[in-house]
Amino acid sequence: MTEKTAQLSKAQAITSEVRRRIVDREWRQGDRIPDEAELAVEFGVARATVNKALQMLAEEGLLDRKRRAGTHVTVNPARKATLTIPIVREQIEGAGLEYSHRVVAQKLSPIPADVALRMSLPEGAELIHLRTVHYGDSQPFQVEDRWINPGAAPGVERIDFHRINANEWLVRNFPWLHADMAFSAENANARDARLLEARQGTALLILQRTTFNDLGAITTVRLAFHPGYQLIATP
Amino acid sequence: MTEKTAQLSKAQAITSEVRRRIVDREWRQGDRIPDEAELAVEFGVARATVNKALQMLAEEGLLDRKRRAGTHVTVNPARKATLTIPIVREQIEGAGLEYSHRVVAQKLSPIPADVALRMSLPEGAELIHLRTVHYGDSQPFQVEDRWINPGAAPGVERIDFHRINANEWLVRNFPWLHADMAFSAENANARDARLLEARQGTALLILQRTTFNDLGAITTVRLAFHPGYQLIATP
DNA sequence: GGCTGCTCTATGTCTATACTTAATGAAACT
DNA sequence: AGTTTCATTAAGTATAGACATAGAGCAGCC
Repeated sequence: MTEKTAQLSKAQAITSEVRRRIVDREWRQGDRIPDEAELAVEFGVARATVNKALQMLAEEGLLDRKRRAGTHVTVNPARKATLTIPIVREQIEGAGLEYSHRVVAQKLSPIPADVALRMSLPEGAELIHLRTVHYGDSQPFQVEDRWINPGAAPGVERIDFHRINANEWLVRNFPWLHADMAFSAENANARDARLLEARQGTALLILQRTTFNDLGAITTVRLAFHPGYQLIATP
Repeated sequence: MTEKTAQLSKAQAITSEVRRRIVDREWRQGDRIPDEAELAVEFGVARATVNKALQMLAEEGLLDRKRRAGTHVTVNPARKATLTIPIVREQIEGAGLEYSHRVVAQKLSPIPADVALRMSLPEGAELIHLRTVHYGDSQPFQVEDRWINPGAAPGVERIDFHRINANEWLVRNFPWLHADMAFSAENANARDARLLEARQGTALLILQRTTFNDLGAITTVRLAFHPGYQLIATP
């Protein structure tokens, strides 16, 4: 009968202990906590180890650290949440469903003003416009409306996205340096409703994302999730 | 005329250089990259510094690292996005608007089944139920529907939330250990519509969050944002 | 073939030490 | 009082060295 010890590193152990002291209010919001050297002595580790632990908590938003001023418990912790934006296919298959997708449209078109703005490209530039529906067990899961810039993703003109999912092809071939991302809610328009097999006007969760590499904007995409979809974020 | 050098640490400099090599496809998806020792020699730094840099990129999702197997460029990078959930007041004031809030209801009530489930509490337990509207320059910004568990947040019974915003009071007095968070879209119901001064049925971005400390669930809240609200995430 | 156990390697983690740097608070100077 | 200067302090970063450990791949066994 072996103990199922969680096997924490020393740094992680210190993080949890400090977190516990904050949650149990031994160290109150605004308090200055002992400095790294003192904690190193208390926990019997090197200062570098304490430093690593406290930096993790600072990133988490629980601690405020400043040179010379010391480390304080954040007064109004604006905690951070991480969301992993998975590949649609993996997301669907991960839920135990069978993935399929259908390309509704793929053609070269002049971009409208809002897309030009998001991608920092001249209005009227010709980009590849794609409209795709992603299915899980033949239920519509997500509608994708995407513009791809061949200037930043050379070779894209020759790809047939009926065979390869655009998201995956791009992600595998053109890693990005920077991205803009925004979530919002929209009432399903006629096209969304038709493609998602939902009633027009239904509230849909929308993710709008634009990615850039050193050649400029690669792609911008509007993802409309099926009604009722919940996006889970982990703290 | 001093150079406005970005003042990167060595570890950060290595991160950007490695990121550049990936984006410029000198190192392709799936490739194995040189090991820490080799990179340490190449960049003229200690192995610990390379380790720190590569760990950052691994957290970002660009690299896959395994003992003995080495470091590979991720094939399907499921990149992560961070969202900072700010205090409403700070968010509104940060936009240059004047913050105010109105408590629509504050009373002890038995919790309905869905709330009991989310908070892992017995159905029918009596919690504090709060309904609040937050305004920016007297435009409704967000509607808050919150349940607070006095069992995990002792003292809450005696607080008058007309004077202090519940979110801030909780955040300042009861830091949490764990949280569940989900985003979704809902059509405004009659109450949402009235409180947000919007049309019934309008799509609203909803954030549902439950926080826990070592005594159990502290609070669960459903935040409905005003129509058109965009939540920005940073990669 | 298929399984077992060993070996060796690349990453994971920690330590002790050192130097750098922001910024505080006080002293010195208008 | 208001301002500038400056020493001091705590965090930030880097280093060389060490040991731990997962796990890929091989060898040998049935």
